[in-house]
Amino acid sequence: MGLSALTDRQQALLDHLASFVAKQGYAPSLQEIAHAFGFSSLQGVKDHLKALERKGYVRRRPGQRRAITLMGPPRPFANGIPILGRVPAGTPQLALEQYDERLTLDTATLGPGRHFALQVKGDSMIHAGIHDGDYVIVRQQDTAEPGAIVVALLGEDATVKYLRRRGRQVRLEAANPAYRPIPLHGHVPAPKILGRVVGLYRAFR
Amino acid sequence: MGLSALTDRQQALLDHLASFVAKQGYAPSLQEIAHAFGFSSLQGVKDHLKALERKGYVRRRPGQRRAITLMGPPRPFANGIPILGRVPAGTPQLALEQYDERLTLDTATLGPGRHFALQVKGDSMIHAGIHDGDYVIVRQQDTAEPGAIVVALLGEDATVKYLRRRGRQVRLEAANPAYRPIPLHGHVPAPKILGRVVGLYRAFR
DNA sequence: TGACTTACTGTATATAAATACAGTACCCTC
DNA sequence: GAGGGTACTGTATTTATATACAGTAAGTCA
Repeated sequence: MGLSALTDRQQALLDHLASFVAKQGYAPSLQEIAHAFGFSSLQGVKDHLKALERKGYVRRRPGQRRAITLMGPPRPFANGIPILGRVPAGTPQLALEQYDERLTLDTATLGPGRHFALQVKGDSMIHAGIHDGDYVIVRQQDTAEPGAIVVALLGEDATVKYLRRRGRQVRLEAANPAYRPIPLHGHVPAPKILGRVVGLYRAFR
Repeated sequence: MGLSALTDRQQALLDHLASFVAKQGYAPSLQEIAHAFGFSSLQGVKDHLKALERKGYVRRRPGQRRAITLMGPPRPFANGIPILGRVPAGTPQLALEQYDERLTLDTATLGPGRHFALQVKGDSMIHAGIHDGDYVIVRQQDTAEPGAIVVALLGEDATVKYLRRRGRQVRLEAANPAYRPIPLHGHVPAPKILGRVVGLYRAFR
């Protein structure tokens, strides 16, 4: 089963919604919909939207203006990919209703600040689940709390390390014990923190 | 070149706009933008939007709620984050010229096909560097070559496993040897392949 | 016949959100 | 060292818009 059937008017309203969003980049207000259909009242629009929401074609945020999200197949995953919530047993195809959130790599997901990505070389952080070839997503900052995974510049090389406090010394440590820890101060060349690792991406070939 | 250059903050705001619209299907309100960036006032948002409008990146309808239209050619890397190539020695701040590529999670990066993401539960794939809480990005398909990491439906649970061939038997194997392999055929309940794992994302708190 | 759904009109109220004005701070550059 | 642009905070006001309640009318199902 997919989505339940729509009446002619509900379909017309859904079509109008889709074309409005495609054209303007934002959803119409209730009065704009009413005007487009020649309604003199808003209640008709509300009723139709309520039906569309009940049948799973749109989702609304109560009280918010123009907060209508179109659901359903014709929405490409242009930006971000849907996160599958529960997996219904024996479902032949994955129902759209299951998608609630979306996974993206942008400032909205990552929070404020400048970000960059860096491809990891070597296996010094393999015990932290960071493998050779992985991309770490880094929020640019020049300090970090102990315990954080940071990207530090050591001479000419950018390295991914834990920032750890040992007594009164703060140092960079690899997750792999085969690598020597590096004190943050009093080391030549002086390490410089480029940012904190906030995400990781790996592509499987 | 057509559109004039943007400041970092203006670019960040434009990226946020693009991803919000892509995710929600409608534009954000000024307060939502302010909240996303941690502003306590709306004037900053207004100023930035004004700059973006003056430079031709967006168009607004005065007085209307959420009436922000993104202009210009659809920028494919609107939501990506830059990948830092070489790290120049001793550079005080990271120069923009160093960024050559961008990391995105969209169909352009992932290739053709439908994709979804799934949050991994448990440590059955920890030896493959897939940890509890990681998101795997899955290309939807119902078969896969042996050697691939797949997401399979086992009864009501979606599990991440290697697809391996042993002799003439094809079976699902965990990377963690503590878990039993499951033959693809002749097992109850019958495993069903949902797709192949093509990527992995992890967020660090 | 009556209950139920769809498809609206009409009026009133509440509020989310845009606008406006005043001010601070930090660059630039001329 | 004055002037302009960027990047905000803080408070107040207005309004576009969502919501609520009370109806009417036609079709359909049982």
